[in-house]
Amino acid sequence: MGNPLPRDPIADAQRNWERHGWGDVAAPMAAITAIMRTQQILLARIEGVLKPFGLTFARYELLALLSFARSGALPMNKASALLQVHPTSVTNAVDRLQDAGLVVRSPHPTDGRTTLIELTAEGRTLAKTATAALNSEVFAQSGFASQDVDQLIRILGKFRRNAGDFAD
Amino acid sequence: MGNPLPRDPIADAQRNWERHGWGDVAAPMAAITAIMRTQQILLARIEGVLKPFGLTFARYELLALLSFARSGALPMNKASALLQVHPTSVTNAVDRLQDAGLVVRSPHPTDGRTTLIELTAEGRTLAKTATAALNSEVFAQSGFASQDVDQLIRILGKFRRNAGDFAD
DNA sequence: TCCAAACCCTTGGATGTCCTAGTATATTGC
DNA sequence: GCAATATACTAGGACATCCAAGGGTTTGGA
Repeated sequence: MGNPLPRDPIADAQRNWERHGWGDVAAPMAAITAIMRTQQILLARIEGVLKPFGLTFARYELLALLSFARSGALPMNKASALLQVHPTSVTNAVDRLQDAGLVVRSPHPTDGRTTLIELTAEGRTLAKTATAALNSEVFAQSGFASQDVDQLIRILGKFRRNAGDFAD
Repeated sequence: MGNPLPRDPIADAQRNWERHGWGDVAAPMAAITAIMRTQQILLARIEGVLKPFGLTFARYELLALLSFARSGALPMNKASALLQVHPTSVTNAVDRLQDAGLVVRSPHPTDGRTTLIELTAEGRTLAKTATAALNSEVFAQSGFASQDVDQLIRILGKFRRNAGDFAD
């Protein structure tokens, strides 16, 4: 997208907020904006690593989730809840994964409303390969110092709990 | 989208990573996944506040950026660089803001390639109103403790600099 | 028993993001 | 001065996300 800017645009925004008399919320504004931008950077890296496998992050997440399920299968509503995305997003991802032969839909044995997503052998293999790639090319070189990783997990975990993500 | 889960799905993922022998990257994986999820939560809150104004976050960001420009106008490529999004995303946002009468496109006085985006009076007013709403309904109740805000700004600022966002 | 309410998934529509390619204008180098 | 290169914006396409609405299945209370 571009070359480095001469100055941090988020720090500039924070100064603008202060200059306009919103100093009391300038710091949270900057923190939140930084989270948005960081997510964008990380997502781009992840998608770059997954692209050669024909995967996107959304599809990878579903594949990985299934690979950790004991039976290699999950109801769609369960996947939606665990991935914390809208059910239609799961429908979309499953459509594409199914077209790629990585998962199949099968009816739930006892509940006619429910559809199970099942990993195929190829799907399981690709999940393994893609995870290895992400581990070595993204997570192992995250760009966060070890103690910062701990801070992030602590701070964001607290935030997510307060936001109602989980009871725990 | 749903009720709280009984347990933190990201903590579960971290345990899964460790169980599979990827303990060395389990923590960064969890931190990165937490950032993705936090962004999703924050974006939903922000969009909820902006919706009554007929704005999305992308459009708001552009409007706010223009409102801080001395002249209330910026070249599109400048906006793209400062917002750190693809030029086509700016084109898209400007199209919609222009349809809403909040900005107008005008030719650059000396460079025929360049288009200036200019805030209208309505656009300037709406930027003010929307910012006030975000300040009071999102940033003032961010859900982050004050010292955590500082940590986030520090950690994510370092990350963004290393990622090449800015030189500074 | 039976019908209304709850639940599950999908379709269709709106937005946003990026990429690739194409058109127009500037700048550079010979 | 002119051709080659670089820059700016836009059009079209692929994906993802959400919301609203619709059709099928289950559940639960009268």
